[in-house]
Amino acid sequence: MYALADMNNAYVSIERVFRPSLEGHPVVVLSNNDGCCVARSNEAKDLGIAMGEPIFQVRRRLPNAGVIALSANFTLYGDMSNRFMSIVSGLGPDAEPYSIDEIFVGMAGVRGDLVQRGHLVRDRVQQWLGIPCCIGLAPTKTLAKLANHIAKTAERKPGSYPADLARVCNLAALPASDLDALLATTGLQEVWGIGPRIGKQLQEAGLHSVLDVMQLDPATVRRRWSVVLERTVRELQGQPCIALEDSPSPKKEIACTRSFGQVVTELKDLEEAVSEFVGRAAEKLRKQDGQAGQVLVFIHTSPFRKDDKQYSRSVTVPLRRPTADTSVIATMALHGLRAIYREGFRYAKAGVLLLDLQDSSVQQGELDLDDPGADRGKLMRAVDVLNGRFGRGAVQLASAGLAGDARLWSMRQEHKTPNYTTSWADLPIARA
DNA sequence: TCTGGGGTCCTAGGACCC
DNA sequence: TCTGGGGTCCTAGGACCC
Repeated sequence: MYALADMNNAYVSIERVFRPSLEGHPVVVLSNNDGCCVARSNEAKDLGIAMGEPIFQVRRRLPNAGVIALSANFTLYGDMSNRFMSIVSGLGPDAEPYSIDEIFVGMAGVRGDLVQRGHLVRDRVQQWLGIPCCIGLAPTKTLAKLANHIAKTAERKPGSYPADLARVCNLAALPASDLDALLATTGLQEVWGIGPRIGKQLQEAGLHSVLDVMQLDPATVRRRWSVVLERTVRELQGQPCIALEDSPSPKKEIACTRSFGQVVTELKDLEEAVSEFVGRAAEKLRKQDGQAGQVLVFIHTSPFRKDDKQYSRSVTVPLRRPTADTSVIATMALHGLRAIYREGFRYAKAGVLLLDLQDSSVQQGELDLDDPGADRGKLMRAVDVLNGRFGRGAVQLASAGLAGDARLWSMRQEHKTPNYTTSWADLPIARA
């Protein structure tokens, strides 16, 4: 059994804890650059404001609706999120924070009335934090997400679902026929793992409700779509395919990307931005005790400005060895940037991704040719001694190609005579 | 005029190896 | 003229999530 607890309208609810005067008004929280609505109060949702809708469009569409827009305060949200997680963890033995406002709880071995227990925790979050949340319970994570959706919708839109499912909903407690009836009235786009693209394809195949998708044959789904969707179907059928991740695994990539406050055209400005992004990303990298093997840099123009010439390019630069050193990474990132920069474009965004991450305890030993402290003379002498003892080519630069391979550029000497006097192998033999 | 940021996983195709 | 089979690794792109 799994539980999924999720704050209602997270960022807006958090802002309201500290500014109760926001209650009752349509409130939205904006993305960076104050661009898009990333959280909406119920009043804002009722006005038809969509997730991700640009605020300037909202203002144009609803000039007199009294929409209050706040810039995002991620420091505050992060801290409130931690408090939320620690309270909800009390629901069961294992917990997996899934996003800033959501947490899965493994309920293995928990006895008693789970719905009652859910209400207890929900009320505790309300009382201790002042934030409303809902809890979904089910045998798989995908069904728990769905149960959470039903709990929320039943609370927000009375009549949409049975009233006793509001706030806390346990799908496992329902008789199979009731469950089917419930899923038949739920649109398939509500399923975790079905996005707009796959959703459209399913609709075109004549499927519309969660029940329709649940009744598909997994093998057919795999053939026609993918293993990903197959897993989703199996999870809907009650077969757990997605396990709880009880310990947070280290990131496999770390990004820092930003849209610019205003249009950028000069290389100099992009260089500054990229240097800054590397600094932030490398700091995150060091925080997880990691090192990066590659750095990716990208720049692009604004796809929204249809009249602008468009340009979008990225480059991945390998680092000579894994590192978390800001200046080393920045040097390589800037090399990459200069290689992809083109004059005459109005750039809107740039970013840096650190890739090929590994733990900093993993160290590849190497002969450090670039270490200024190394005695290069000694190294070169050793090379000469080795080549002298074992023959020319025993030690050489890898960039010169391997001596054993066919090197097209090496000189042709098909008719050369042996090195009679300098090579033991070529020593002439005198016979009587 | 103004349109976010940070992730994960899977797949297909190319390069390469024996 | 005739040109295999099995495998790995890497990358780009697609799709999804919040």
